[in-house]
Amino acid sequence: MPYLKREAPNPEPIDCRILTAALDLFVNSGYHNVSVHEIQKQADVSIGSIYKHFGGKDGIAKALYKHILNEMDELVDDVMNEHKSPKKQCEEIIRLLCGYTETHYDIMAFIFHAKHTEFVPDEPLICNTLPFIKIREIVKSGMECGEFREINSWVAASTIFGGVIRMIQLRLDNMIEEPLPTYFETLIDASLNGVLTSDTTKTDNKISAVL
Amino acid sequence: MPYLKREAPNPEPIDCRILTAALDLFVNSGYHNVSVHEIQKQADVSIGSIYKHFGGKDGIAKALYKHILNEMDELVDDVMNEHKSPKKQCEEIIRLLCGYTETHYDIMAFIFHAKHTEFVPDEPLICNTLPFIKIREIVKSGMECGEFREINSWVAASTIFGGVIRMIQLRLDNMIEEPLPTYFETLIDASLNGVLTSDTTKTDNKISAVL
DNA sequence: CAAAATAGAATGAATGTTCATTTTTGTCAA
DNA sequence: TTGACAAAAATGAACATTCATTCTATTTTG
Repeated sequence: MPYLKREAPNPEPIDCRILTAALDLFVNSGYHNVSVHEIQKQADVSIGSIYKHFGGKDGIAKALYKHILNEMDELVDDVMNEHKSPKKQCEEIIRLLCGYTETHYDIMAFIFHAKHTEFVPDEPLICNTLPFIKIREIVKSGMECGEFREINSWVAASTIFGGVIRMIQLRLDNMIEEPLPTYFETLIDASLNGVLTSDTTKTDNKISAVL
Repeated sequence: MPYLKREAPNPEPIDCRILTAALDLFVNSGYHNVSVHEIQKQADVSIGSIYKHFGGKDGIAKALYKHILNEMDELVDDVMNEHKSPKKQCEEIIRLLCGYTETHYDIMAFIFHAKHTEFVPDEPLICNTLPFIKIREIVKSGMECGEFREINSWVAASTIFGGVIRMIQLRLDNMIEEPLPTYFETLIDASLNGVLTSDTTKTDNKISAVL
Protein backbone atom coordinates (compact mmCIF):
# COMPACT_ATOMS: atom_id res chain seq x y z
CA MET A 1 0.00 0.00 0.00
CA PRO A 2 1.41 3.36 -0.94
CA TYR A 3 1.58 5.60 2.11
CA LEU A 4 3.04 9.07 2.42
CA LYS A 5 3.91 9.09 6.12
CA ARG A 6 3.24 5.63 7.52
CA GLU A 7 5.26 2.52 6.67
CA ALA A 8 3.51 -0.19 4.67
CA PRO A 9 2.60 -3.21 6.86
CA ASN A 10 4.58 -6.41 6.34
CA PRO A 11 3.41 -8.79 5.03
CA GLU A 12 0.98 -6.62 3.11
CA PRO A 13 -2.63 -7.82 3.18
CA ILE A 14 -4.10 -8.82 -0.12
CA ASP A 15 -5.96 -5.59 -0.87
CA CYS A 16 -2.84 -3.55 -0.19
CA ARG A 17 -0.81 -5.74 -2.51
CA ILE A 18 -3.38 -5.14 -5.22
CA LEU A 19 -3.28 -1.35 -4.77
CA THR A 20 0.51 -1.28 -4.68
CA ALA A 21 0.75 -3.23 -7.90
CA ALA A 22 -1.98 -1.20 -9.55
CA LEU A 23 -0.38 2.13 -8.65
CA ASP A 24 2.95 1.02 -10.04
CA LEU A 25 1.44 -0.22 -13.27
CA PHE A 26 -0.95 2.69 -13.74
CA VAL A 27 1.81 5.23 -13.22
CA ASN A 28 4.30 3.53 -15.50
CA SER A 29 2.00 2.43 -18.31
CA GLY A 30 -1.19 4.40 -17.90
CA TYR A 31 -4.52 3.05 -16.67
CA HIS A 32 -5.77 2.00 -20.08
CA ASN A 33 -2.58 0.21 -21.02
CA VAL A 34 -2.79 -2.04 -17.96
CA SER A 35 -4.93 -5.16 -17.87
CA VAL A 36 -6.47 -6.69 -14.78
CA HIS A 37 -4.40 -9.76 -15.48
CA GLU A 38 -1.20 -7.78 -15.23
CA ILE A 39 -2.26 -6.35 -11.90
CA GLN A 40 -3.18 -9.83 -10.78
CA LYS A 41 0.21 -11.21 -11.76
CA GLN A 42 2.25 -8.40 -10.24
CA ALA A 43 0.25 -8.50 -7.01
CA ASP A 44 0.55 -12.30 -6.94
CA VAL A 45 -3.16 -12.61 -6.37
CA SER A 46 -5.97 -14.30 -8.21
CA ILE A 47 -8.42 -12.56 -10.51
CA GLY A 48 -11.21 -13.61 -8.16
CA SER A 49 -9.64 -11.79 -5.24
CA ILE A 50 -9.45 -8.59 -7.21
CA TYR A 51 -13.15 -8.74 -8.01
CA LYS A 52 -13.97 -9.77 -4.45
CA HIS A 53 -12.09 -6.80 -3.00
CA PHE A 54 -12.61 -4.03 -5.53
CA GLY A 55 -15.35 -5.18 -7.88
CA GLY A 56 -13.28 -4.56 -10.97
CA LYS A 57 -10.60 -2.48 -12.60
CA ASP A 58 -12.42 0.80 -12.06
CA GLY A 59 -12.96 -0.17 -8.43
CA ILE A 60 -9.20 -0.40 -7.97
CA ALA A 61 -8.71 3.00 -9.58
CA LYS A 62 -11.39 4.59 -7.41
CA ALA A 63 -9.99 3.11 -4.21
CA LEU A 64 -6.51 4.24 -5.16
CA TYR A 65 -7.71 7.73 -6.01
CA LYS A 66 -9.52 8.10 -2.70
CA HIS A 67 -6.69 6.61 -0.69
CA ILE A 68 -4.02 8.79 -2.18
CA LEU A 69 -6.01 11.98 -1.93
CA ASN A 70 -6.66 11.12 1.67
CA GLU A 71 -2.94 10.79 2.28
CA MET A 72 -2.48 14.13 0.60
CA ASP A 73 -5.20 15.69 2.72
CA GLU A 74 -3.62 14.52 5.97
CA LEU A 75 -0.41 16.13 4.82
CA VAL A 76 -2.05 19.48 4.22
CA ASP A 77 -3.77 19.24 7.60
CA ASP A 78 -0.46 18.62 9.32
CA VAL A 79 1.05 21.67 7.67
CA MET A 80 -1.93 23.81 8.65
CA ASN A 81 -1.64 22.69 12.25
CA GLU A 82 2.09 23.20 12.52
CA HIS A 83 2.29 26.62 10.92
CA LYS A 84 -0.04 29.52 11.39
CA SER A 85 1.06 32.05 8.76
CA PRO A 86 -0.40 31.29 5.31
CA LYS A 87 2.89 32.24 3.69
CA LYS A 88 4.73 29.75 5.88
CA GLN A 89 2.04 27.15 5.16
CA CYS A 90 2.50 27.60 1.41
CA GLU A 91 6.25 27.33 1.72
CA GLU A 92 5.94 24.18 3.78
CA ILE A 93 3.56 22.56 1.32
CA ILE A 94 5.92 23.37 -1.53
CA ARG A 95 8.81 21.94 0.48
CA LEU A 96 6.92 18.73 1.15
CA LEU A 97 5.88 18.37 -2.49
CA CYS A 98 9.49 18.75 -3.59
CA GLY A 99 10.60 16.14 -1.07
CA TYR A 100 7.92 13.61 -1.80
CA THR A 101 8.62 13.84 -5.53
CA GLU A 102 11.98 12.23 -4.74
CA THR A 103 10.84 9.71 -2.16
CA HIS A 104 7.36 8.80 -3.38
CA TYR A 105 7.53 8.96 -7.16
CA ASP A 106 4.46 6.80 -7.72
CA ILE A 107 2.15 8.83 -5.53
CA MET A 108 3.29 12.14 -6.94
CA ALA A 109 3.02 10.83 -10.49
CA PHE A 110 -0.46 9.56 -9.80
CA ILE A 111 -1.56 12.94 -8.49
CA PHE A 112 0.23 15.26 -10.88
CA HIS A 113 0.75 13.19 -13.98
CA ALA A 114 -2.49 11.41 -14.71
CA LYS A 115 -5.69 12.47 -16.41
CA HIS A 116 -8.11 11.15 -13.83
CA THR A 117 -11.32 12.03 -15.65
CA GLU A 118 -10.38 9.43 -18.21
CA PHE A 119 -10.51 6.56 -15.76
CA VAL A 120 -12.41 7.72 -12.67
CA PRO A 121 -15.08 9.86 -14.33
CA ASP A 122 -17.40 9.79 -11.33
CA GLU A 123 -14.86 11.11 -8.86
CA PRO A 124 -14.42 14.84 -8.35
CA LEU A 125 -11.67 16.50 -10.33
CA ILE A 126 -8.42 16.56 -8.44
CA CYS A 127 -8.62 20.34 -8.11
CA ASN A 128 -11.99 19.88 -6.42
CA THR A 129 -10.74 17.49 -3.76
CA LEU A 130 -10.22 18.42 -0.12
CA PRO A 131 -6.46 18.96 -0.09
CA PHE A 132 -6.54 21.24 -3.10
CA ILE A 133 -9.53 23.17 -1.82
CA LYS A 134 -7.70 23.66 1.47
CA ILE A 135 -4.63 24.94 -0.35
CA ARG A 136 -6.75 27.55 -2.09
CA GLU A 137 -8.24 28.51 1.26
CA ILE A 138 -4.75 29.06 2.59
CA VAL A 139 -4.02 31.40 -0.29
CA LYS A 140 -7.24 33.33 0.34
CA SER A 141 -6.54 33.73 4.03
CA GLY A 142 -3.06 34.90 3.11
CA MET A 143 -4.61 37.73 1.14
CA GLU A 144 -7.06 38.54 3.94
CA CYS A 145 -4.35 38.81 6.56
CA GLY A 146 -2.25 40.94 4.24
CA GLU A 147 0.61 38.53 3.59
CA PHE A 148 -0.28 38.26 -0.09
CA ARG A 149 -1.35 41.02 -2.44
CA GLU A 150 -5.09 41.23 -2.99
CA ILE A 151 -5.45 39.79 -6.47
CA ASN A 152 -7.79 37.26 -7.98
CA SER A 153 -7.45 34.13 -5.93
CA TRP A 154 -7.10 31.82 -8.94
CA VAL A 155 -4.22 33.88 -10.20
CA ALA A 156 -2.65 33.93 -6.76
CA ALA A 157 -2.95 30.19 -6.23
CA SER A 158 -1.74 29.44 -9.77
CA THR A 159 1.24 31.71 -9.39
CA ILE A 160 2.29 30.37 -6.02
CA PHE A 161 1.82 26.68 -6.84
CA GLY A 162 2.02 26.64 -10.64
CA GLY A 163 5.79 26.81 -10.50
CA VAL A 164 6.23 23.80 -8.21
CA ILE A 165 3.66 21.76 -10.03
CA ARG A 166 5.48 22.46 -13.29
CA MET A 167 8.79 21.54 -11.70
CA ILE A 168 7.29 18.32 -10.34
CA GLN A 169 5.97 17.38 -13.75
CA LEU A 170 9.28 18.13 -15.42
CA ARG A 171 11.08 16.11 -12.79
CA LEU A 172 8.68 13.18 -13.21
CA ASP A 173 9.32 13.39 -16.95
CA ASN A 174 13.03 13.10 -16.24
CA MET A 175 13.73 16.49 -17.76
CA ILE A 176 15.17 17.90 -14.54
CA GLU A 177 18.15 15.88 -13.38
CA GLU A 178 18.76 17.22 -9.89
CA PRO A 179 16.46 16.30 -6.98
CA LEU A 180 13.81 18.96 -6.53
CA PRO A 181 14.79 19.99 -2.96
CA THR A 182 17.95 21.38 -4.57
CA TYR A 183 15.88 24.15 -6.05
CA PHE A 184 13.57 24.69 -3.10
CA GLU A 185 14.88 28.05 -1.90
CA THR A 186 15.14 29.54 -5.39
CA LEU A 187 11.71 28.25 -6.24
CA ILE A 188 10.04 29.65 -3.13
CA ASP A 189 11.74 32.96 -3.69
CA ALA A 190 10.68 33.17 -7.32
CA SER A 191 7.14 31.94 -6.75
CA LEU A 192 6.33 34.06 -3.73
CA ASN A 193 7.97 37.38 -4.52
CA GLY A 194 5.43 37.98 -7.19
CA VAL A 195 2.49 37.69 -4.86
CA LEU A 196 3.88 39.19 -1.67
CA THR A 197 2.47 42.51 -0.53
CA SER A 198 4.85 45.39 -0.89
CA ASP A 199 5.08 45.96 2.89
CA THR A 200 6.81 42.60 3.17
CA THR A 201 10.10 44.01 2.00
CA LYS A 202 11.66 42.26 -0.99
CA THR A 203 15.12 42.26 0.56
CA ASP A 204 13.71 40.49 3.57
CA ASN A 205 12.78 37.57 1.43
CA LYS A 206 16.02 37.38 -0.39
CA ILE A 207 17.94 37.31 2.87
CA SER A 208 15.74 34.57 4.28
CA ALA A 209 16.33 32.59 1.13
CA VAL A 210 20.06 32.80 1.54
CA LEU A 211 20.02 31.72 5.19
CA MET B 1 -8.60 20.36 -39.49
CA PRO B 2 -7.74 22.25 -36.34
CA TYR B 3 -5.65 25.32 -37.14
CA LEU B 4 -4.48 28.06 -34.84
CA LYS B 5 -4.11 30.91 -37.32
CA ARG B 6 -5.40 29.71 -40.70
CA GLU B 7 -9.04 29.00 -41.47
CA ALA B 8 -9.99 25.41 -42.14
CA PRO B 9 -10.62 24.77 -45.87
CA ASN B 10 -14.22 24.19 -46.96
CA PRO B 11 -15.18 21.54 -47.76
CA GLU B 12 -12.59 19.83 -45.64
CA PRO B 13 -10.67 17.03 -47.36
CA ILE B 14 -11.11 13.60 -45.91
CA ASP B 15 -7.93 13.47 -43.87
CA CYS B 16 -8.77 16.81 -42.28
CA ARG B 17 -12.24 15.60 -41.38
CA ILE B 18 -10.70 12.60 -39.69
CA LEU B 19 -8.28 14.70 -37.67
CA THR B 20 -10.99 17.18 -36.69
CA ALA B 21 -13.26 14.42 -35.44
CA ALA B 22 -10.42 12.64 -33.69
CA LEU B 23 -9.27 15.76 -31.88
CA ASP B 24 -12.77 16.48 -30.64
CA LEU B 25 -13.31 12.93 -29.44
CA PHE B 26 -9.84 12.51 -27.93
CA VAL B 27 -10.13 15.76 -26.01
CA ASN B 28 -13.62 15.12 -24.71
CA SER B 29 -13.39 11.41 -23.94
CA GLY B 30 -9.71 10.57 -23.86
CA TYR B 31 -7.80 8.62 -26.48
CA HIS B 32 -8.45 5.22 -24.97
CA ASN B 33 -12.16 5.81 -24.53
CA VAL B 34 -12.60 6.51 -28.23
CA SER B 35 -12.95 3.74 -30.79
CA VAL B 36 -11.95 3.95 -34.41
CA HIS B 37 -15.59 3.33 -35.24
CA GLU B 38 -16.63 6.46 -33.36
CA ILE B 39 -14.08 8.55 -35.21
CA GLN B 40 -15.29 7.04 -38.44
CA LYS B 41 -18.90 7.93 -37.67
CA GLN B 42 -18.21 11.47 -36.51
CA ALA B 43 -15.96 12.19 -39.49
CA ASP B 44 -18.55 10.64 -41.80
CA VAL B 45 -15.87 8.54 -43.40
CA SER B 46 -15.38 4.83 -43.82
CA ILE B 47 -13.13 2.69 -41.69
CA GLY B 48 -11.09 1.88 -44.75
CA SER B 49 -10.29 5.52 -45.41
CA ILE B 50 -8.94 5.93 -41.93
CA TYR B 51 -6.55 3.02 -42.44
CA LYS B 52 -5.65 4.26 -45.91
CA HIS B 53 -4.77 7.75 -44.64
CA PHE B 54 -3.32 7.12 -41.21
CA GLY B 55 -2.67 3.41 -40.93
CA GLY B 56 -4.61 3.05 -37.72
CA LYS B 57 -5.72 4.70 -34.54
CA ASP B 58 -2.21 5.44 -33.36
CA GLY B 59 -1.45 6.91 -36.77
CA ILE B 60 -4.21 9.43 -36.27
CA ALA B 61 -2.86 10.36 -32.86
CA LYS B 62 0.66 10.78 -34.17
CA ALA B 63 -0.44 12.94 -37.07
CA LEU B 64 -2.53 15.09 -34.75
CA TYR B 65 0.31 15.45 -32.29
CA LYS B 66 2.74 16.53 -34.98
CA HIS B 67 0.28 18.86 -36.64
CA ILE B 68 -0.71 20.65 -33.46
CA LEU B 69 2.82 21.05 -32.20
CA ASN B 70 3.70 22.48 -35.55
CA GLU B 71 0.93 25.04 -35.23
CA MET B 72 2.25 25.86 -31.80
CA ASP B 73 5.77 26.21 -33.09
CA GLU B 74 4.75 28.67 -35.79
CA LEU B 75 3.10 30.72 -33.10
CA VAL B 76 6.24 30.89 -31.00
CA ASP B 77 8.25 31.80 -34.09
CA ASP B 78 5.89 34.66 -34.85
CA VAL B 79 6.27 36.00 -31.34
CA MET B 80 10.04 35.74 -31.50
CA ASN B 81 10.08 37.65 -34.79
CA GLU B 82 7.73 40.39 -33.68
CA HIS B 83 9.31 41.13 -30.33
CA LYS B 84 12.96 41.33 -29.46
CA SER B 85 13.03 41.55 -25.66
CA PRO B 86 12.71 38.15 -23.99
CA LYS B 87 10.45 39.65 -21.32
CA LYS B 88 8.11 40.98 -23.99
CA GLN B 89 8.29 37.64 -25.81
CA CYS B 90 7.23 35.79 -22.65
CA GLU B 91 4.40 38.21 -22.07
CA GLU B 92 3.20 37.81 -25.61
CA ILE B 93 3.29 34.03 -25.45
CA ILE B 94 1.31 34.12 -22.23
CA ARG B 95 -1.19 36.50 -23.82
CA LEU B 96 -1.62 34.22 -26.82
CA LEU B 97 -2.04 31.15 -24.66
CA CYS B 98 -4.76 32.91 -22.66
CA GLY B 99 -6.54 33.95 -25.82
CA TYR B 100 -6.34 30.62 -27.59
CA THR B 101 -7.70 28.86 -24.52
CA GLU B 102 -10.96 30.68 -25.21
CA THR B 103 -11.02 30.39 -28.98
CA HIS B 104 -9.35 27.02 -29.57
CA TYR B 105 -10.39 24.87 -26.65
CA ASP B 106 -9.63 21.58 -28.38
CA ILE B 107 -6.09 22.44 -29.35
CA MET B 108 -5.23 23.84 -25.94
CA ALA B 109 -6.80 20.84 -24.21
CA PHE B 110 -4.84 18.49 -26.46
CA ILE B 111 -1.59 20.21 -25.58
CA PHE B 112 -2.08 20.92 -21.91
CA HIS B 113 -4.59 18.36 -20.77
CA ALA B 114 -3.53 15.04 -22.20
CA LYS B 115 -0.97 12.46 -21.16
CA HIS B 116 0.66 11.95 -24.51
CA THR B 117 3.08 9.22 -23.47
CA GLU B 118 0.09 6.98 -22.94
CA PHE B 119 -0.95 7.05 -26.58
CA VAL B 120 1.99 8.35 -28.65
CA PRO B 121 4.83 6.63 -26.78
CA ASP B 122 7.29 7.01 -29.65
CA GLU B 123 6.92 10.76 -29.99
CA PRO B 124 9.06 13.13 -27.92
CA LEU B 125 7.55 14.40 -24.69
CA ILE B 126 5.71 17.64 -25.19
CA CYS B 127 8.31 19.49 -23.13
CA ASN B 128 10.94 18.22 -25.57
CA THR B 129 9.24 19.54 -28.67
CA LEU B 130 10.43 22.57 -30.63
CA PRO B 131 8.01 25.20 -29.32
CA PHE B 132 8.70 24.34 -25.70
CA ILE B 133 12.44 24.17 -26.23
CA LYS B 134 12.27 27.59 -27.86
CA ILE B 135 10.35 28.98 -24.92
CA ARG B 136 13.06 27.78 -22.56
CA GLU B 137 15.64 29.40 -24.83
CA ILE B 138 13.78 32.68 -24.53
CA VAL B 139 13.94 32.45 -20.75
CA LYS B 140 17.67 31.73 -20.87
CA SER B 141 18.40 34.66 -23.14
CA GLY B 142 16.33 36.80 -20.80
CA MET B 143 18.71 35.93 -18.01
CA GLU B 144 21.75 36.52 -20.20
CA CYS B 145 20.65 39.98 -21.23
CA GLY B 146 19.80 40.86 -17.64
CA GLU B 147 16.03 41.11 -17.90
CA PHE B 148 15.52 38.14 -15.62
CA ARG B 149 17.39 37.29 -12.45
CA GLU B 150 20.13 34.71 -12.90
CA ILE B 151 18.59 31.64 -11.35
CA ASN B 152 18.32 28.02 -12.43
CA SER B 153 16.65 28.05 -15.82
CA TRP B 154 14.17 25.31 -14.96
CA VAL B 155 13.00 27.30 -11.98
CA ALA B 156 12.80 30.45 -14.05
CA ALA B 157 10.82 28.85 -16.85
CA SER B 158 8.53 27.04 -14.41
CA THR B 159 7.86 30.20 -12.47
CA ILE B 160 7.14 32.32 -15.51
CA PHE B 161 4.97 29.80 -17.33
CA GLY B 162 3.79 27.54 -14.50
CA GLY B 163 1.16 30.06 -13.53
CA VAL B 164 -0.44 30.37 -16.96
CA ILE B 165 -0.31 26.66 -17.58
CA ARG B 166 -2.06 26.08 -14.26
CA MET B 167 -4.67 28.72 -15.13
CA ILE B 168 -5.21 27.13 -18.53
CA GLN B 169 -5.72 23.73 -16.96
CA LEU B 170 -8.14 25.11 -14.39
CA ARG B 171 -10.03 26.93 -17.11
CA LEU B 172 -10.20 23.80 -19.26
CA ASP B 173 -11.53 21.96 -16.20
CA ASN B 174 -14.24 24.59 -15.94
CA MET B 175 -13.05 25.68 -12.51
CA ILE B 176 -12.36 29.26 -13.61
CA GLU B 177 -15.51 30.88 -14.94
CA GLU B 178 -14.19 34.07 -16.51
CA PRO B 179 -12.30 34.02 -19.83
CA LEU B 180 -8.57 33.89 -19.21
CA PRO B 181 -7.71 37.19 -20.92
CA THR B 182 -9.59 38.83 -18.03
CA TYR B 183 -6.71 37.90 -15.77
CA PHE B 184 -3.90 38.55 -18.21
CA GLU B 185 -2.46 41.70 -16.66
CA THR B 186 -2.65 40.36 -13.10
CA LEU B 187 -1.15 37.09 -14.18
CA ILE B 188 1.77 38.66 -16.02
CA ASP B 189 2.44 40.91 -13.10
CA ALA B 190 2.36 38.07 -10.58
CA SER B 191 4.37 35.65 -12.70
CA LEU B 192 7.10 38.03 -13.78
CA ASN B 193 7.73 40.10 -10.70
CA GLY B 194 9.28 37.11 -9.04
CA VAL B 195 11.88 36.64 -11.71
CA LEU B 196 12.60 40.19 -12.76
CA THR B 197 15.98 41.65 -11.89
CA SER B 198 15.79 44.18 -9.09
CA ASP B 199 16.92 47.03 -11.34
CA THR B 200 13.63 46.70 -13.20
CA THR B 201 11.73 48.71 -10.61
CA LYS B 202 8.80 46.93 -9.04
CA THR B 203 6.57 50.00 -9.09
CA ASP B 204 7.07 50.24 -12.82
CA ASN B 205 5.42 46.89 -13.27
CA LYS B 206 2.54 47.57 -10.95
CA ILE B 207 1.72 50.78 -12.73
CA SER B 208 1.77 49.05 -16.09
CA ALA B 209 -0.62 46.46 -14.69
CA VAL B 210 -3.10 49.12 -13.65
CA LEU B 211 -3.09 50.88 -16.99
C1' DC C 1 -17.66 -27.87 10.09
C1' DA C 2 -19.55 -23.68 8.34
C1' DA C 3 -18.34 -19.29 6.43
C1' DA C 4 -15.23 -16.52 4.19
C1' DA C 5 -11.54 -15.95 1.09
C1' DT C 6 -9.01 -17.36 -2.94
C1' DA C 7 -8.27 -19.49 -7.30
C1' DG C 8 -8.41 -19.55 -12.38
C1' DA C 9 -10.64 -21.58 -16.51
C1' DA C 10 -14.25 -20.10 -19.38
C1' DT C 11 -17.10 -16.45 -21.42
C1' DG C 12 -18.57 -12.81 -24.27
C1' DA C 13 -18.54 -8.13 -25.51
C1' DA C 14 -15.72 -4.50 -27.35
C1' DT C 15 -12.74 -2.91 -30.72
C1' DG C 16 -8.63 -2.52 -33.84
C1' DT C 17 -7.70 -4.19 -38.40
C1' DT C 18 -8.08 -6.54 -43.02
C1' DC C 19 -9.44 -6.89 -47.67
C1' DA C 20 -12.56 -7.83 -51.51
C1' DT C 21 -15.78 -4.79 -53.65
C1' DT C 22 -17.64 -0.43 -55.22
C1' DT C 23 -17.24 4.34 -56.38
C1' DT C 24 -14.84 8.31 -57.89
C1' DT C 25 -11.39 10.68 -60.48
C1' DG C 26 -8.59 11.83 -64.30
C1' DT C 27 -7.04 10.80 -68.99
C1' DC C 28 -7.39 10.27 -73.68
C1' DA C 29 -9.31 8.70 -78.11
C1' DA C 30 -13.27 9.12 -81.01
C1' DT D 1 -18.64 16.70 -75.84
C1' DT D 2 -18.80 11.90 -75.13
C1' DG D 3 -17.53 7.40 -73.69
C1' DA D 4 -14.16 4.03 -72.43
C1' DC D 5 -11.02 2.80 -69.19
C1' DA D 6 -7.38 2.54 -65.78
C1' DA D 7 -5.72 4.16 -61.38
C1' DA D 8 -6.79 5.83 -57.00
C1' DA D 9 -9.82 6.37 -53.28
C1' DA D 10 -13.46 4.98 -50.43
C1' DT D 11 -16.47 1.53 -48.48
C1' DG D 12 -18.02 -1.64 -44.77
C1' DA D 13 -18.85 -6.50 -43.69
C1' DA D 14 -16.14 -9.87 -41.62
C1' DC D 15 -12.37 -11.15 -38.77
C1' DA D 16 -9.17 -11.74 -34.86
C1' DT D 17 -7.73 -10.43 -30.66
C1' DT D 18 -7.71 -8.48 -26.38
C1' DC D 19 -9.46 -8.12 -21.95
C1' DA D 20 -12.93 -7.24 -18.22
C1' DT D 21 -15.83 -10.11 -15.89
C1' DT D 22 -18.38 -14.34 -14.18
C1' DC D 23 -18.85 -18.40 -11.70
C1' DT D 24 -17.90 -22.76 -9.79
C1' DA D 25 -14.42 -25.30 -7.38
C1' DT D 26 -10.98 -25.25 -3.84
C1' DT D 27 -8.55 -23.67 0.18
C1' DT D 28 -8.17 -21.22 4.38
C1' DT D 29 -9.95 -19.35 8.62
C1' DG D 30 -12.39 -19.16 12.99
